[in-house]
Amino acid sequence: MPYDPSAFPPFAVTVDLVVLTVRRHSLCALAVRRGEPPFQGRWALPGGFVRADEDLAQAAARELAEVTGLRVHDPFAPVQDNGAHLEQLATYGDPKRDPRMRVVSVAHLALAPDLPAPRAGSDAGDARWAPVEELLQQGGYGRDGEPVAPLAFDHTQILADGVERARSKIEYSSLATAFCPPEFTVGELRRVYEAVWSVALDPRNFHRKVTGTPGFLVPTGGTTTRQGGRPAQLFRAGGATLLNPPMLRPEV
Amino acid sequence: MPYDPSAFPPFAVTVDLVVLTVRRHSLCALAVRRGEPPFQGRWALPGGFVRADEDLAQAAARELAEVTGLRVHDPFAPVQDNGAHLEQLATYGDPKRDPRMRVVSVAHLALAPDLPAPRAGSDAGDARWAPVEELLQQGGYGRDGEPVAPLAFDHTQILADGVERARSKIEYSSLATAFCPPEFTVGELRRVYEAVWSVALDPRNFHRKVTGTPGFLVPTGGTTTRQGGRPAQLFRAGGATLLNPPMLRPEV
DNA sequence: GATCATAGTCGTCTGCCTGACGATAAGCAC
DNA sequence: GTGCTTATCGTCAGGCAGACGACTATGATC
Repeated sequence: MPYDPSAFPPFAVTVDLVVLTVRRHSLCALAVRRGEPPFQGRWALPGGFVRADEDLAQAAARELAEVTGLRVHDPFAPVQDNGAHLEQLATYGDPKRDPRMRVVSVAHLALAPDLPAPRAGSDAGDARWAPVEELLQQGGYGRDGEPVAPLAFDHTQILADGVERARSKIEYSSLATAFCPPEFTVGELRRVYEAVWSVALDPRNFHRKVTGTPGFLVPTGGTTTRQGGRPAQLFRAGGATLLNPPMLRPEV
Repeated sequence: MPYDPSAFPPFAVTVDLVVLTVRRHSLCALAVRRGEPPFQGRWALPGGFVRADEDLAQAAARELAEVTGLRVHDPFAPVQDNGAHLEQLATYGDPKRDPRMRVVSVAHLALAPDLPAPRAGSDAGDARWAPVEELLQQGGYGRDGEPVAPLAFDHTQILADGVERARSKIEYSSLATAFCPPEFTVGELRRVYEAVWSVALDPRNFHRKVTGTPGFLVPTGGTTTRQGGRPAQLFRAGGATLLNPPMLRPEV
């Protein structure tokens, strides 16, 4: 097949972001309100077009910075700089997913520590952190009794896939530390797991597991009483990225 | 940002396929020889443009059928029809990955039982199964002493990612059965694991593990002596897709 | 037909890890 | 000090995996 520009249809390529964090003991995702059609006024995941000279990861990092102000961790520098973890999630290309034209969206998953407040993006009228259960229940009623409209486009599916990725990935990787500030206690890390998995974990077994896994946690020497009760040791994330054996997610 | 067709650059979108199978005790991938520039004469992964009215998964299934004649398993019908397993792998969009124009490729991973011979695709001059180590070692020398040229484009990276996905996924899923014919023995399944992981497994512990995992294997009642030695029971894949606890991959 | 090689299948034992849970430590509020 | 909270250490039993012995049932070879 010789090179013939008319031989293939043109596509628009976007990146959409599933940005997750843990706030008030529940897993939350960043949603922006759409300012223009289609789906005007509905909530959606942040995202935008990939520019002509941009890599996909660059585009995702740029979008993330625009909406949250977060920078992305250098994956080869496991030092905590309050940046976020960013990875490609999946690509969505149903011909009808955008009524305007043929759009292929490369979704990315970002995990961030709890942030003060979402920064309203330049082109997004409004932005907020919302519990993922609230965003995923389509056509139901939110905690305040208001009817909940499903997310725009196929973003409910994208969000569900991102949440599932995060839930499974903290089992066998040290990624849960991406939800924590640079220094954190074992209890704080445990509450991350509990929020992401929506389960209760035994504090004693959890402590034994995470402190016994080489390279997972590095004590910084400090202690804190942020949570009340007996002061807890502070840790940073160690260099290990894969947990072997993994954390076990209790069944239901 | 109002809808403005000039606001985004046009992309070409392709699907590329990492098609894996196990032949002669080694993990092999399907490679096609490129008939035209760029990279004319070099080996590459099979792939092609996504059509205007096609979903990404449809495009991948069509490409797979064109090159191998394989149909794809209905994921909700775990019956063995000698079809292949197909899943999205990742998307590659470096601005310079194709010298002709901006191409975003949505790579897919296909796992297939051993096939008689690759069917030379309509637009691919030649096709072959090659051991993945041979395809992944760039610029070295193959088993026949011939110099080995690296795969075209970024296909070496895509293949490496696909192989890694397959290697990790057979740990915690029943996907290894996708490499087997509809009916197979425990020994044949073990040889799949050994080929994919490049390790030797204890036949007795392996047998205990796979037959003891509920829903993994279903005995068909028949036996076979395909491999010589004592006749072995035949099994089909059971309904279970997730293995809990997982198969453990020996280190190194 | 006896013997051997090959592959399959069943058991045993030991060590490690996990879940359940008791006990103690060290802060804060009153 | 009392009570409450959270952190941390220990103990114990059950389950599972690795190492490996033993036996079974074929085909190949003598």
